[in-house]
Order: sequence, then C-alpha cells, then structure tokens
Amino acid sequence: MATRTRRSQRRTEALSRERIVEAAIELLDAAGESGLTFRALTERLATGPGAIYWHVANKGELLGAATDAVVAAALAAEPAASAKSPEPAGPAGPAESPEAAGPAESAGPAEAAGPAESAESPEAAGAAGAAGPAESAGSPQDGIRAVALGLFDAIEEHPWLASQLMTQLSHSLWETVAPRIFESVGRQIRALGVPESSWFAATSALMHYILGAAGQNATNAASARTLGPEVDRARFLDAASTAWEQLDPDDYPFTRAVAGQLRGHDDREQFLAGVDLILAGITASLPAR
Amino acid sequence: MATRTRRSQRRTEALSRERIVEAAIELLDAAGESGLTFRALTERLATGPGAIYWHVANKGELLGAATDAVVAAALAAEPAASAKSPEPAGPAGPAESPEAAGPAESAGPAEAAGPAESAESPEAAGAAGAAGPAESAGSPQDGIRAVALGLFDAIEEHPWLASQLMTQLSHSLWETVAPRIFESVGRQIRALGVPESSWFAATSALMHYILGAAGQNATNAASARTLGPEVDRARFLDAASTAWEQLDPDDYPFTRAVAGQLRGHDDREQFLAGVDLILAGITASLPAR
DNA sequence: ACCTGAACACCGTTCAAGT
DNA sequence: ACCTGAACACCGTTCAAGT
Repeated sequence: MATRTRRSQRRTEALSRERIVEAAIELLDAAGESGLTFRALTERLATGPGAIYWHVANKGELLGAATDAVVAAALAAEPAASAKSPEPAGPAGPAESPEAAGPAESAGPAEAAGPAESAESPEAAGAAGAAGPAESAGSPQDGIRAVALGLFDAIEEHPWLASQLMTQLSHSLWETVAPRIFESVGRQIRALGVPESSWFAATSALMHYILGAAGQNATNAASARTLGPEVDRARFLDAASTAWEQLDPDDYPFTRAVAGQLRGHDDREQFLAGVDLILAGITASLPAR
Repeated sequence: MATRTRRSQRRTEALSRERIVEAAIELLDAAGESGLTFRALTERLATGPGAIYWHVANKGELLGAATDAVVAAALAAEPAASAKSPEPAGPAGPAESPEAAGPAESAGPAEAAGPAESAESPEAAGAAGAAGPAESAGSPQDGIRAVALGLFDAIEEHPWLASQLMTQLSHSLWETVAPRIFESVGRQIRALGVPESSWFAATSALMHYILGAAGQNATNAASARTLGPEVDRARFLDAASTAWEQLDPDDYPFTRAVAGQLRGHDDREQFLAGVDLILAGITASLPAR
C-alpha cells in the first residue's frame, strides 16, 4: 500500500520551481543524496518527469538550487545579505533568482543554534541596531562563531549539503552560494582589523575549515545513524576508537595515543575549538594595534 | 570502432583485486567519478561483471579501496607508516590488506611535490637518518607543510579523491585511511610541543582544513577543465571574479572588495598560507617553553 | 505556456551455468 | 576456486502529443 501520495496532495497551486526545490530538499533530508530521484519527485508532486524538466534543466541544477536555498536560510539569521530583512525575498543575486528562503526547516532537535543574531561590523553599526532577542554579543570572534555554527547546524540537519558545498561546487554555485558564505565570514574578518591584503586568504582558510569540519561531522553522524537507528553516535565513535587502538604500534604510535580523545570528544565543542585555533592564528599575525 | 580493448590486453595474469583497483583508479582519473562504471571496468579488464564481483563486494568498496591506495601512495614519501620502508608492501592495517602502493602515478606535470621526505619526530631521531636526496629540512612546520602538500597534490591529480575523503568517508575508510592521515599530521603536531591533551583537536583542525581546501581547489580545477580543454584556469577565476564584482553593493560589499584577490591568487600559495595560519594559531596557544 | 507519460540508453547487481 | 554473460530493477532524460 501507500504507493501514491504519502503526502495529501491538493495539487491545486500549479507546479513551480519553488515547489520542486522544496520537494527535492525534503527527499534529500529524508533519504540522502540517493533519495533524490525524478521518480520519487514525480510521485511526491503528482506529475510526470516532463513537467519537472520544464521548470528545471536537469538534476544538477536542481541540486544546486536546493543547496543555495538551504545555505541562504542558514545564513539568514546572520547579518549577511539582509539590509532589507523584513521584505519577503528580494532578488539577491544577479542571475536567476535563487528560490528565496528555505522550507523544510522544522527546527530539528528543539535546541537550534544558540548565539546567532549578533554583530554587524563596527563601522556600519547603525544598521544592525538592538533587535536581538537573546544576548547579541559584539565581538567579531563571536560573529564568526555564530556564522560557523549556523553552517555547522545546517550541514548536520541536511547531511547531503556537505558534499554539494565541497565538491559539487559547480560554476553556478560559485556565483550564488560562495558569495553568501564569503560575505558572512568576511565581514567579521574585516571587523577584526585584518589588513585588506589578507582578507581573501583569511576568509578562505576559515571557510575551508568550516566546510571541511562540518562535512566530516555530518558524514560521521550519518554513518552512525546507518549502523543503528538510534543510540549509536557514541557507539560509532567507540568502534572507531577501538579500531585505532588496535593499529600496529610501530606504524601508528600517534594515532593509537589519540584514540582515547576520539572516543570522548564532543563534535560541536571540537568544531568551535578549531575555529578558535584559526582565529588565534589570524589575530596573532595581526599588525600591532 | 574501438569498441573493445582500447588497452592491448594480454589478459594472462588472471584477475586480482589489485588489478581491479588499479583499473578503477585509471578510470576515475580519466573521467571523474562518473567514469567508474562496471561496464567500463569489464571492458578494460576484458571480463564480465560477475568476475569483478567475485573480488569486490560492490562499487562502494571498490571506491574505498581506490581511495586508500591513492592516499597510501601520497603519504608514502612521508615518514608516516614507514619504519620498514625498503620492503615491498607489508600489511599495514589490521583487516583486509590495502592494495600496497598506488599505480597510475605517472608523475603528472613533471614537477611533483618538492620538499617532502623531511623530518621524523625528534625523540625518535635515530630512525630517520640522513637519507634525503633533497634539502630534508627539519622543523615540524616543514613536516606539516610537506604532508599537506602531498595530499594537496594527490587530490589535484585525482580530483575524485576529495569527495571520497570528505563525505564518503564511510566506516571502512575511518579504519584505513583516516589513521594514515592522522599519523602523518599528528607526528609533527607532537614534535611541535603541543600538549597531549590538545593532540586530537589540533590534528583534526589541520586535517579538516587540508581536506577542505584541497577539495575545493580540485573542484575548481575540474570546473576550469570542463569549460575549456586548456588555457582555462585563469579564465575560470576571471569569470568568477567578474561575477563577484557585479554583486549588489548593498548586500555584498565585502565579497566585492575581495573579488580582485580571487582573480590573482595562486592556489598552492594560498593553500600553504592557510596551513601557516593554523600553525600560527597552534604555536600561539603553546605553553611557555 | 504548461503538462502527460511512454520510450530510450544506461546503470549496479544477481545468478544459473560453465571451467 | 574463479569466471561468463544474460537478465532484472532502476536511473536520468527526451519527446511527440495533449490541453
């Protein structure tokens, strides 16, 4: 049974690119990258493949649009590209408007980001104002941590996102999602007092770390989920840690020594420690105040 | 024409897991991840799919084996797991021996790594000896740069590697390739004088950055290659840079300001600058000597 | 302008059968 | 023990045809 319309499909509101992207994100979240299929999509949207191809060029473009929508939503709480925040969805990029905000958010495991909101760059202080409900700390460091955690959480909620951002980062994504991330991270770098000649290098380094670490974490989480439906994150780390402890002592002395730290570590904490490490490197090479 | 045996296939030496992995790497290098097909594999090896499935469980395992082989080769010049370097290929891991060295190396663009070889950790100084033909510098920093460049080059030569390492990093890879990288990077971290309690965090941060940055770079290089068969890397950066310069000034002031640096930058140099940034952060938080 | 759905070429994987 | 190759279920994409 349940062959059709798991979703009570009114199917009044005509097909649109937005609806297709929304459905694609839902499928990706539910079943990973292999879950996004034109067959599954047509069933969920109650159409034929031709209808989808009328709105979307191919699967790659659809993946790109889904990626952009989720990243935009993740950075929306941030002061990134939101000088005109109240309006529904102004066309942010130059070419093909990128689907507005993200659907399928659903506030996952109840706790969500935490800090967020926070700092605008000092020299443009008038714009941000005191609108934050929470603490709204001020330092650029806090701003960077907030952006980093925003992406970290988005990738954890949408594990397929890591692969897209890291390695599918096609031409079109370079022109839509890369600027979003660069802008959010870079404003804080600028606020930190980094000299302009180092902006690109510092921002790139941070972005690479953030995507790398968040991606790895999401993969581990996904692996853990696959092993057993629940309980399992600790079990996964425990298994990996045990395997490391059994490596050849001559070939892998360091890895064996570090196996215990693998077992005990908290992903989120470790992630932020890495961010702070890079921030320490950046501030250490800052010109004298 | 040319339907069969593009490769003059003697086909005497029986099929083996090694030959299959070797052929898989060749296909991946030649045509990317989508180029690895059981059909293409059977043609190149002059067999049927059943023969391959007798040696290999499925495509995922084959990808994992290819990944492990290439990473092992990339780190082989390093002092990682090579206490017994002359011997052909001792079984390094505990389970399923990992294919020995990498085939398909072919010394790409004639120049290759550069530094490499270099330092063993000080407290085991006797083992390394003065065997290096080149400069063989000594500092742990140089060691880390060498490991980082080794992986950077491997990913550039095998662009499919990034995606495997970043997001396909399945259970089995955690137990074969992750320790290789951890060991190579971690020994230098230890030699740097980082306190043991921070080994895991520091090594992880570096590894995430290395994989993230190298992966991004490989993707860009691949995108550039797709646009035009040659010339193109500069053209690709130029196009992206121009697109960034045309972003909305209100929404993307930082990204616009940094577009010029995107155009001019050298991937390799930028990559090493990021490594040094993290090293600066690590040494900055070192306990007083 | 927008949608339908059969059809095409291709994919990973299986398996009865051979040697 | 190792290999063959037809067959199966599924995939992305196309396209003549409808409204």
